[in-house]
Amino acid sequence: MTKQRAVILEVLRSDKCHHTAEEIFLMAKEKLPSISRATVYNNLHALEEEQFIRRISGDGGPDRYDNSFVPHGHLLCLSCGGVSDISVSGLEKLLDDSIGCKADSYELKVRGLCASCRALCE
Amino acid sequence: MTKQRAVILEVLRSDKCHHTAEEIFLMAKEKLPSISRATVYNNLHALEEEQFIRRISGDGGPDRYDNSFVPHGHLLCLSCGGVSDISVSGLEKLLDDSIGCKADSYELKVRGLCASCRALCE
DNA sequence: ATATTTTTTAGATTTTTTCTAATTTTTTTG
DNA sequence: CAAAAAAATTAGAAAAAATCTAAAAAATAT
Repeated sequence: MTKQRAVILEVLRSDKCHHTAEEIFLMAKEKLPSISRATVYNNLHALEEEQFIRRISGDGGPDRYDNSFVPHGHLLCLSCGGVSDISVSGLEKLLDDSIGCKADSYELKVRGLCASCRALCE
Repeated sequence: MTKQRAVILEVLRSDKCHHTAEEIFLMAKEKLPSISRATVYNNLHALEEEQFIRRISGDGGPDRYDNSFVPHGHLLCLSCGGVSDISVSGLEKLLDDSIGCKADSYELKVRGLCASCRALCE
C-alpha cells in the first residue's frame, strides 16, 4: 500500500459524493502535493478492477467514482440535478432471469425525482 | 430535414449495432463526403434530446448510440465483449416503486454472458 | 543490504468532444 | 418568386478527459 493509494482511498471515503478523477486528484493533492494525475487514474482503475469502487459514466461529463462496491443504482434528479443512490429490491433476481444466468454486475441510472425534490412537490 | 440528418438517420437504421459517433461519421461520409464531424455530433445530440435515439456510455470507449427509443437494457458480454439489447420485464414497475414515483427513463448495463456465448458453454 | 519488482512522476500524446465563425441551406415573409 | 431571417453545416481550432512514456523513487523479495 503506497502513500498515494492510501490518500486516494481516504479521499474516496471522505464523503458519499460521486467524484470525478480530476476532483479526486485535486483533493488528494491537498494532502500529498506531489501526487500526479496518472497515479490517480492508475489507482482508480486498479481499485475498480479489484472491485473496491465502481465507475459511473454517462451523465454527460467525465466519469465519476462511487466508493461503494455494494450493487445499487443511481437516481439522476430531473429537478435538482443531483445524483443519489437507490436500491432496487428484487433487481438482481430480475436481471439473472432476463439474461438466463447469473449477472456479474450492473450499472443502473434512473432519471426521476429524488426524495427531497419529491417532498417539495407534496 | 436536412440531407445530413437524413443520412445520419439512414446510417443509424442500417443495422442494429451500437455505433460510436466516429463510426457514424465515417459511414455517413461514404454517402455524403462533405459531411462534417460537428454535424454528426450536433445531430446525434439533437436526436437524443428529441428521444429518437439513446446514448450508451461507459464501456470504456467513446459513447455509442442506440437507434431505438424503446426502453431496454444492454448486456455487456464478459466473454466476447459484445453489446446486446436485453429487455427486463417488470423493471419499470420496480423502478417506480423504488423511487416512489414514475421514473422518467433509465439506463441499464448488465455484465454477464450474452446468449451466444452462453450457448457455447453448454 | 542488494536486487527485483512495482509504483510514481511530469509532461507529452492521444482520443473524444465541443466550440467558433464563416458559409450554405432552409424556411419564412412579402 | 425574391428578399430577409433563421437554422444548419463546414473545417479546423480548441478544450476536455484519459492514456502513455521513460526515468526516478519506493516497496518488496532475496
